[in-house]
Amino acid sequence: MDRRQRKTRTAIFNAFTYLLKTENYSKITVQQIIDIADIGRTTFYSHFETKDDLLKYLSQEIFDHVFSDDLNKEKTHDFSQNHGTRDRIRHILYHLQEHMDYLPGILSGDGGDIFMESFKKYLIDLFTPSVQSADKSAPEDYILNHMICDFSETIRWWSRNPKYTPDEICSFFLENTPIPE
Amino acid sequence: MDRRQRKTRTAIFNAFTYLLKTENYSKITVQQIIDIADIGRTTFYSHFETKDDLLKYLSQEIFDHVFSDDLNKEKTHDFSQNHGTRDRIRHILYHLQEHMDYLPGILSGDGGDIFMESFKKYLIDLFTPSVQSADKSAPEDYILNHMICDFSETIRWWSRNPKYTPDEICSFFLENTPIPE
DNA sequence: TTTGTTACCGAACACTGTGTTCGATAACAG
DNA sequence: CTGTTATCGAACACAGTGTTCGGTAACAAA
Repeated sequence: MDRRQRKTRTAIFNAFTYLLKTENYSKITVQQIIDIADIGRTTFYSHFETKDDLLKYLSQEIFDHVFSDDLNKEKTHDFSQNHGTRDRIRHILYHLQEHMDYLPGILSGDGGDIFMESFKKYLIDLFTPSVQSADKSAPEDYILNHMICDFSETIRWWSRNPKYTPDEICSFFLENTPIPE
Repeated sequence: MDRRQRKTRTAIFNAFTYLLKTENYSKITVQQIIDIADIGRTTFYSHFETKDDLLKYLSQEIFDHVFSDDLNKEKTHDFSQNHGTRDRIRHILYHLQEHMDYLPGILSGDGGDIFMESFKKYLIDLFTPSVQSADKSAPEDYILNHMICDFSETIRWWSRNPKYTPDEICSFFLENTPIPE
Protein backbone atom coordinates (compact mmCIF):
# COMPACT_ATOMS: atom_id res chain seq x y z
CA MET A 1 0.00 0.00 0.00
CA ASP A 2 1.20 3.48 -0.90
CA ARG A 3 2.82 5.30 1.99
CA ARG A 4 0.56 8.31 1.34
CA GLN A 5 -2.52 6.13 1.57
CA ARG A 6 -1.37 4.67 4.86
CA LYS A 7 -0.70 8.09 6.30
CA THR A 8 -4.10 9.54 5.43
CA ARG A 9 -5.84 6.38 6.53
CA THR A 10 -4.32 6.48 9.99
CA ALA A 11 -4.83 10.26 10.11
CA ILE A 12 -8.54 9.67 9.53
CA PHE A 13 -8.74 6.92 12.13
CA ASN A 14 -6.87 9.03 14.65
CA ALA A 15 -9.09 12.04 14.06
CA PHE A 16 -12.16 9.85 14.32
CA THR A 17 -11.20 8.16 17.58
CA TYR A 18 -10.06 11.52 18.94
CA LEU A 19 -13.50 12.97 18.31
CA LEU A 20 -15.24 9.88 19.68
CA LYS A 21 -13.60 10.50 23.05
CA THR A 22 -15.64 13.65 23.59
CA GLU A 23 -18.62 13.28 21.26
CA ASN A 24 -21.15 10.65 20.32
CA TYR A 25 -20.93 9.09 16.90
CA SER A 26 -24.14 10.69 15.62
CA LYS A 27 -22.97 14.19 16.47
CA ILE A 28 -19.65 13.90 14.66
CA THR A 29 -19.59 15.32 11.13
CA VAL A 30 -17.37 14.31 8.25
CA GLN A 31 -16.18 17.91 8.12
CA GLN A 32 -14.85 17.66 11.67
CA ILE A 33 -12.93 14.51 10.82
CA ILE A 34 -11.49 16.18 7.72
CA ASP A 35 -10.44 19.26 9.66
CA ILE A 36 -8.71 17.37 12.46
CA ALA A 37 -7.11 14.82 10.14
CA ASP A 38 -6.02 17.85 8.11
CA ILE A 39 -6.80 16.32 4.73
CA GLY A 40 -8.79 17.33 1.69
CA ARG A 41 -12.47 16.59 1.42
CA THR A 42 -11.92 14.57 -1.74
CA THR A 43 -9.31 12.45 0.00
CA PHE A 44 -11.69 11.36 2.72
CA TYR A 45 -14.31 10.22 0.24
CA SER A 46 -11.71 8.38 -1.82
CA HIS A 47 -10.99 6.26 1.27
CA PHE A 48 -14.46 5.78 2.74
CA GLU A 49 -17.87 6.01 1.17
CA THR A 50 -19.62 7.52 4.19
CA LYS A 51 -19.17 8.06 7.92
CA ASP A 52 -20.98 4.77 8.55
CA ASP A 53 -18.51 3.06 6.26
CA LEU A 54 -15.63 4.49 8.26
CA LEU A 55 -17.13 3.18 11.49
CA LYS A 56 -17.44 -0.29 9.99
CA TYR A 57 -13.75 -0.33 9.18
CA LEU A 58 -12.83 1.04 12.60
CA SER A 59 -14.96 -1.65 14.25
CA GLN A 60 -13.26 -4.30 12.15
CA GLU A 61 -9.87 -2.94 13.19
CA ILE A 62 -10.88 -3.23 16.84
CA PHE A 63 -12.16 -6.78 16.44
CA ASP A 64 -9.03 -7.85 14.60
CA HIS A 65 -7.07 -6.72 17.60
CA VAL A 66 -9.39 -8.03 20.28
CA PHE A 67 -10.22 -11.44 18.85
CA SER A 68 -7.14 -12.32 16.78
CA ASP A 69 -4.99 -14.51 19.06
CA ASP A 70 -7.96 -15.49 21.15
CA LEU A 71 -9.47 -17.36 18.25
CA ASN A 72 -6.19 -19.02 17.37
CA LYS A 73 -5.67 -20.25 20.90
CA GLU A 74 -9.17 -21.69 20.90
CA LYS A 75 -8.78 -23.56 17.66
CA THR A 76 -5.47 -25.25 18.54
CA HIS A 77 -6.39 -26.99 21.79
CA ASP A 78 -10.02 -27.66 21.28
CA PHE A 79 -11.14 -29.28 24.53
CA SER A 80 -14.68 -29.73 25.84
CA GLN A 81 -17.09 -27.30 24.21
CA ASN A 82 -17.36 -24.48 26.73
CA HIS A 83 -14.54 -25.02 29.17
CA GLY A 84 -12.30 -22.00 28.98
CA THR A 85 -15.09 -19.63 28.09
CA ARG A 86 -14.29 -17.65 31.20
CA ASP A 87 -10.67 -17.31 30.09
CA ARG A 88 -11.72 -16.17 26.65
CA ILE A 89 -14.02 -13.54 28.12
CA ARG A 90 -11.25 -12.27 30.39
CA HIS A 91 -8.93 -12.18 27.44
CA ILE A 92 -11.36 -10.16 25.32
CA LEU A 93 -11.98 -7.73 28.15
CA TYR A 94 -8.25 -7.27 28.56
CA HIS A 95 -7.82 -6.23 24.96
CA LEU A 96 -11.00 -4.19 24.91
CA GLN A 97 -9.71 -2.07 27.77
CA GLU A 98 -7.25 -0.40 25.43
CA HIS A 99 -10.09 1.00 23.34
CA MET A 100 -12.20 2.00 26.31
CA ASP A 101 -11.59 5.75 25.97
CA TYR A 102 -13.53 6.07 22.73
CA LEU A 103 -15.85 3.07 22.96
CA PRO A 104 -18.70 4.93 24.68
CA GLY A 105 -18.83 7.35 21.76
CA ILE A 106 -19.28 4.43 19.41
CA LEU A 107 -21.77 2.47 21.48
CA SER A 108 -24.37 5.22 21.71
CA GLY A 109 -27.20 5.59 19.23
CA ASP A 110 -26.73 4.78 15.56
CA GLY A 111 -23.05 4.00 16.06
CA GLY A 112 -23.95 1.25 18.50
CA ASP A 113 -26.06 -0.50 15.89
CA ILE A 114 -23.24 -0.52 13.34
CA PHE A 115 -20.66 -1.67 15.86
CA MET A 116 -22.89 -4.36 17.32
CA GLU A 117 -23.72 -5.79 13.93
CA SER A 118 -20.12 -6.97 13.54
CA PHE A 119 -19.52 -7.58 17.22
CA LYS A 120 -22.41 -10.01 17.42
CA LYS A 121 -20.79 -12.28 14.83
CA TYR A 122 -17.85 -12.83 17.15
CA LEU A 123 -19.94 -13.16 20.28
CA ILE A 124 -22.12 -15.80 18.67
CA ASP A 125 -19.04 -18.03 18.39
CA LEU A 126 -18.19 -17.26 21.98
CA PHE A 127 -21.57 -17.98 23.55
CA THR A 128 -23.25 -20.57 21.33
CA PRO A 129 -21.62 -23.56 23.11
CA SER A 130 -22.87 -22.31 26.47
CA VAL A 131 -26.36 -21.75 25.14
CA GLN A 132 -26.57 -25.24 23.75
CA SER A 133 -25.53 -26.88 27.00
CA ALA A 134 -27.92 -24.71 29.00
CA ASP A 135 -31.18 -26.36 29.97
CA LYS A 136 -33.82 -23.69 29.53
CA SER A 137 -37.32 -23.47 28.15
CA ALA A 138 -36.66 -20.19 26.36
CA PRO A 139 -35.64 -20.43 22.68
CA GLU A 140 -31.89 -20.73 22.06
CA ASP A 141 -32.11 -17.61 19.99
CA TYR A 142 -33.49 -15.69 22.95
CA ILE A 143 -30.79 -16.87 25.34
CA LEU A 144 -28.00 -16.15 22.91
CA ASN A 145 -29.35 -12.70 22.24
CA HIS A 146 -29.64 -12.22 25.97
CA MET A 147 -26.01 -13.11 26.63
CA ILE A 148 -24.75 -10.90 23.84
CA CYS A 149 -26.78 -8.00 25.15
CA ASP A 150 -25.46 -8.61 28.67
CA PHE A 151 -21.90 -8.65 27.44
CA SER A 152 -22.16 -5.49 25.40
CA GLU A 153 -24.03 -3.71 28.19
CA THR A 154 -21.29 -4.79 30.57
CA ILE A 155 -18.75 -3.11 28.31
CA ARG A 156 -20.87 0.01 28.13
CA TRP A 157 -21.17 0.05 31.90
CA TRP A 158 -17.45 -0.52 32.25
CA SER A 159 -16.72 2.45 30.03
CA ARG A 160 -18.67 4.62 32.47
CA ASN A 161 -16.92 3.00 35.47
CA PRO A 162 -13.36 2.50 34.24
CA LYS A 163 -11.84 1.99 37.69
CA TYR A 164 -12.53 -1.77 37.58
CA THR A 165 -10.06 -4.35 36.26
CA PRO A 166 -10.89 -6.77 33.45
CA ASP A 167 -10.98 -9.60 36.03
CA GLU A 168 -13.49 -7.81 38.19
CA ILE A 169 -15.67 -7.01 35.19
CA CYS A 170 -15.48 -10.63 34.13
CA SER A 171 -16.69 -11.72 37.57
CA PHE A 172 -19.56 -9.23 37.56
CA PHE A 173 -20.63 -10.50 34.19
CA LEU A 174 -20.48 -14.20 35.01
CA GLU A 175 -22.19 -13.67 38.35
CA ASN A 176 -25.24 -12.17 36.66
CA THR A 177 -25.20 -14.11 33.41
CA PRO A 178 -24.46 -17.66 34.50
CA ILE A 179 -22.59 -19.82 31.99
CA PRO A 180 -22.68 -23.59 32.51
CA GLU A 181 -19.14 -24.98 32.86
CA MET B 1 -57.14 22.52 24.54
CA ASP B 2 -58.26 23.87 21.20
CA ARG B 3 -59.85 21.25 19.00
CA ARG B 4 -57.53 22.25 16.14
CA GLN B 5 -54.51 21.69 18.30
CA ARG B 6 -55.72 18.28 19.33
CA LYS B 7 -56.37 17.30 15.74
CA THR B 8 -52.93 18.28 14.48
CA ARG B 9 -51.25 16.76 17.47
CA THR B 10 -52.82 13.37 16.91
CA ALA B 11 -52.25 13.72 13.17
CA ILE B 12 -48.55 14.15 13.87
CA PHE B 13 -48.44 11.22 16.28
CA ASN B 14 -50.31 9.02 13.83
CA ALA B 15 -48.03 9.94 10.94
CA PHE B 16 -45.02 9.37 13.15
CA THR B 17 -46.04 5.93 14.39
CA TYR B 18 -47.14 5.03 10.87
CA LEU B 19 -43.67 5.78 9.56
CA LEU B 20 -42.00 3.98 12.49
CA LYS B 21 -43.69 0.75 11.43
CA THR B 22 -41.60 0.57 8.26
CA GLU B 23 -38.59 2.80 8.97
CA ASN B 24 -36.09 3.34 11.74
CA TYR B 25 -36.27 6.55 13.72
CA SER B 26 -33.03 7.96 12.33
CA LYS B 27 -34.16 7.58 8.74
CA ILE B 28 -37.45 9.39 9.20
CA THR B 29 -37.43 13.09 8.24
CA VAL B 30 -39.62 15.85 9.59
CA GLN B 31 -40.73 16.46 6.01
CA GLN B 32 -42.13 12.91 5.78
CA ILE B 33 -44.09 13.41 8.98
CA ILE B 34 -45.45 16.72 7.70
CA ASP B 35 -46.48 15.22 4.37
CA ILE B 36 -48.27 12.23 5.88
CA ALA B 37 -49.89 14.24 8.67
CA ASP B 38 -50.91 16.66 5.92
CA ILE B 39 -50.08 19.79 7.88
CA GLY B 40 -48.02 22.89 7.28
CA ARG B 41 -44.37 23.01 8.10
CA THR B 42 -44.87 25.88 10.53
CA THR B 43 -47.55 23.95 12.35
CA PHE B 44 -45.23 21.08 13.13
CA TYR B 45 -42.61 23.35 14.62
CA SER B 46 -45.19 25.18 16.67
CA HIS B 47 -46.04 21.86 18.35
CA PHE B 48 -42.59 20.27 18.71
CA GLU B 49 -39.15 21.81 18.73
CA THR B 50 -37.44 18.97 16.89
CA LYS B 51 -37.91 15.36 15.86
CA ASP B 52 -36.18 14.27 19.07
CA ASP B 53 -38.65 16.36 21.02
CA LEU B 54 -41.53 14.61 19.30
CA LEU B 55 -40.10 11.22 20.21
CA LYS B 56 -39.82 12.26 23.86
CA TYR B 57 -43.52 13.12 23.91
CA LEU B 58 -44.44 9.91 22.13
CA SER B 59 -42.40 7.90 24.62
CA GLN B 60 -44.11 9.68 27.47
CA GLU B 61 -47.48 8.89 25.95
CA ILE B 62 -46.54 5.21 25.79
CA PHE B 63 -45.31 5.13 29.38
CA ASP B 64 -48.43 6.89 30.62
CA HIS B 65 -50.41 4.08 29.09
CA VAL B 66 -48.15 1.21 30.12
CA PHE B 67 -47.37 2.21 33.68
CA SER B 68 -50.42 4.16 34.74
CA ASP B 69 -52.64 1.69 36.63
CA ASP B 70 -49.66 -0.54 37.38
CA LEU B 71 -48.12 2.13 39.58
CA ASN B 72 -51.43 2.85 41.27
CA LYS B 73 -51.95 -0.78 42.11
CA GLU B 74 -48.50 -0.95 43.60
CA LYS B 75 -48.93 2.09 45.78
CA THR B 76 -52.27 1.05 47.29
CA HIS B 77 -51.41 -2.38 48.69
CA ASP B 78 -47.76 -2.00 49.46
CA PHE B 79 -46.73 -5.45 50.76
CA SER B 80 -43.22 -6.89 51.05
CA GLN B 81 -40.75 -5.04 48.86
CA ASN B 82 -40.52 -7.25 45.77
CA HIS B 83 -43.43 -9.66 46.00
CA GLY B 84 -45.58 -9.17 42.95
CA THR B 85 -42.72 -8.06 40.73
CA ARG B 86 -43.54 -10.88 38.37
CA ASP B 87 -47.13 -9.69 38.10
CA ARG B 88 -46.02 -6.16 37.44
CA ILE B 89 -43.69 -7.32 34.68
CA ARG B 90 -46.46 -9.38 33.09
CA HIS B 91 -48.76 -6.41 33.33
CA ILE B 92 -46.26 -4.09 31.63
CA LEU B 93 -45.62 -6.61 28.87
CA TYR B 94 -49.35 -6.88 28.30
CA HIS B 95 -49.73 -3.17 27.71
CA LEU B 96 -46.54 -2.93 25.75
CA GLN B 97 -47.82 -5.47 23.28
CA GLU B 98 -50.23 -2.91 21.87
CA HIS B 99 -47.35 -0.70 20.77
CA MET B 100 -45.27 -3.55 19.43
CA ASP B 101 -45.81 -2.74 15.77
CA TYR B 102 -43.82 0.48 15.87
CA LEU B 103 -41.56 -0.15 18.85
CA PRO B 104 -38.71 -1.68 16.81
CA GLY B 105 -38.50 1.52 14.78
CA ILE B 106 -38.05 3.48 18.00
CA LEU B 107 -35.62 1.14 19.71
CA SER B 108 -32.98 1.21 16.97
CA GLY B 109 -30.11 3.66 16.99
CA ASP B 110 -30.54 7.21 18.25
CA GLY B 111 -34.23 6.68 18.89
CA GLY B 112 -33.43 3.90 21.33
CA ASP B 113 -31.30 6.24 23.44
CA ILE B 114 -34.06 8.80 23.72
CA PHE B 115 -36.72 6.21 24.53
CA MET B 116 -34.56 4.39 27.05
CA GLU B 117 -33.70 7.56 28.90
CA SER B 118 -37.31 7.87 30.06
CA PHE B 119 -37.96 4.14 30.19
CA LYS B 120 -35.12 3.60 32.65
CA LYS B 121 -36.74 5.90 35.18
CA TYR B 122 -39.72 3.58 35.38
CA LEU B 123 -37.65 0.41 35.36
CA ILE B 124 -35.51 1.63 38.24
CA ASP B 125 -38.62 1.69 40.41
CA LEU B 126 -39.49 -1.77 39.21
CA PHE B 127 -36.14 -3.46 39.79
CA THR B 128 -34.48 -1.61 42.64
CA PRO B 129 -36.18 -3.73 45.36
CA SER B 130 -34.94 -6.91 43.70
CA VAL B 131 -31.43 -5.60 43.39
CA GLN B 132 -31.29 -4.65 47.05
CA SER B 133 -32.39 -8.06 48.22
CA ALA B 134 -29.98 -9.81 45.86
CA ASP B 135 -26.76 -11.04 47.42
CA LYS B 136 -24.08 -10.31 44.85
CA SER B 137 -20.55 -8.96 44.87
CA ALA B 138 -21.12 -6.76 41.83
CA PRO B 139 -22.08 -3.13 42.51
CA GLU B 140 -25.82 -2.49 42.84
CA ASP B 141 -25.54 -0.05 39.99
CA TYR B 142 -24.16 -2.76 37.75
CA ILE B 143 -26.91 -5.25 38.58
CA LEU B 144 -29.66 -2.69 38.14
CA ASN B 145 -28.25 -1.61 34.81
CA HIS B 146 -27.99 -5.27 33.88
CA MET B 147 -31.63 -5.98 34.62
CA ILE B 148 -32.84 -2.90 32.77
CA CYS B 149 -30.78 -3.87 29.77
CA ASP B 150 -32.15 -7.42 29.90
CA PHE B 151 -35.69 -6.18 30.03
CA SER B 152 -35.37 -3.75 27.16
CA GLU B 153 -33.51 -6.30 25.09
CA THR B 154 -36.29 -8.76 25.81
CA ILE B 155 -38.78 -6.28 24.40
CA ARG B 156 -36.61 -5.72 21.36
CA TRP B 157 -36.36 -9.48 20.83
CA TRP B 158 -40.09 -9.84 21.30
CA SER B 159 -40.75 -7.23 18.64
CA ARG B 160 -38.81 -9.42 16.22
CA ASN B 161 -40.62 -12.58 17.41
CA PRO B 162 -44.16 -11.36 17.99
CA LYS B 163 -45.75 -14.82 18.07
CA TYR B 164 -45.12 -15.20 21.81
CA THR B 165 -47.61 -14.18 24.49
CA PRO B 166 -46.77 -11.73 27.26
CA ASP B 167 -46.76 -14.63 29.75
CA GLU B 168 -44.23 -16.59 27.72
CA ILE B 169 -42.00 -13.56 27.35
CA CYS B 170 -42.24 -12.95 31.06
CA SER B 171 -41.11 -16.51 31.73
CA PHE B 172 -38.20 -16.25 29.31
CA PHE B 173 -37.10 -13.08 31.01
CA LEU B 174 -37.29 -14.36 34.56
CA GLU B 175 -35.63 -17.61 33.66
CA ASN B 176 -32.53 -15.81 32.43
CA THR B 177 -32.57 -12.84 34.76
CA PRO B 178 -33.40 -14.35 38.13
CA ILE B 179 -35.26 -12.10 40.54
CA PRO B 180 -35.23 -13.07 44.23
CA GLU B 181 -38.79 -13.45 45.52
C1' DT C 1 -73.71 38.09 15.37
C1' DT C 2 -69.83 40.36 16.15
C1' DT C 3 -65.11 40.68 17.75
C1' DG C 4 -60.69 39.63 19.33
C1' DT C 5 -57.70 35.71 19.69
C1' DT C 6 -55.30 31.87 18.15
C1' DA C 7 -54.03 28.00 15.11
C1' DC C 8 -52.96 26.93 10.70
C1' DC C 9 -51.06 27.62 6.09
C1' DG C 10 -47.45 28.05 2.47
C1' DA C 11 -43.83 30.18 0.38
C1' DA C 12 -39.51 31.85 1.03
C1' DC C 13 -35.22 32.05 3.43
C1' DA C 14 -30.65 31.10 5.78
C1' DC C 15 -28.05 27.49 7.31
C1' DT C 16 -25.66 23.04 7.91
C1' DG C 17 -24.06 18.91 6.22
C1' DT C 18 -23.41 15.50 2.37
C1' DG C 19 -21.25 13.56 -1.53
C1' DT C 20 -19.34 14.70 -6.31
C1' DT C 21 -16.67 16.88 -10.03
C1' DC C 22 -12.52 18.71 -12.09
C1' DG C 23 -8.14 20.38 -13.02
C1' DA C 24 -3.69 21.11 -10.86
C1' DT C 25 0.17 19.51 -7.95
C1' DA C 26 3.31 16.49 -5.83
C1' DA C 27 4.65 12.04 -4.14
C1' DC C 28 5.42 7.52 -5.53
C1' DA C 29 7.30 3.06 -8.04
C1' DG C 30 9.92 1.00 -11.63
C1' DC D 1 13.42 9.84 -15.97
C1' DT D 2 8.53 8.67 -16.70
C1' DG D 3 4.04 7.18 -16.17
C1' DT D 4 0.89 6.43 -12.44
C1' DT D 5 -1.67 7.62 -8.51
C1' DA D 6 -2.88 10.05 -4.16
C1' DT D 7 -3.85 14.38 -2.60
C1' DC D 8 -5.60 19.02 -2.77
C1' DG D 9 -9.01 22.87 -2.92
C1' DA D 10 -12.67 25.19 -4.75
C1' DA D 11 -16.98 24.83 -6.53
C1' DC D 12 -21.29 22.53 -7.09
C1' DA D 13 -25.98 20.24 -6.54
C1' DC D 14 -28.68 18.38 -3.21
C1' DA D 15 -31.28 17.20 1.04
C1' DG D 16 -32.81 18.31 5.42
C1' DT D 17 -33.48 21.68 9.28
C1' DG D 18 -35.59 25.36 11.65
C1' DT D 19 -37.36 30.30 11.11
C1' DT D 20 -39.93 34.32 9.36
C1' DC D 21 -43.94 36.63 7.73
C1' DG D 22 -48.34 37.90 5.93
C1' DG D 23 -52.70 35.99 5.01
C1' DT D 24 -56.74 32.87 6.15
C1' DA D 25 -59.96 30.42 8.81
C1' DA D 26 -61.50 28.28 13.03
C1' DC D 27 -62.49 29.26 17.60
C1' DA D 28 -64.51 31.20 22.09
C1' DA D 29 -66.74 34.74 24.45
C1' DA D 30 -69.47 39.00 24.53
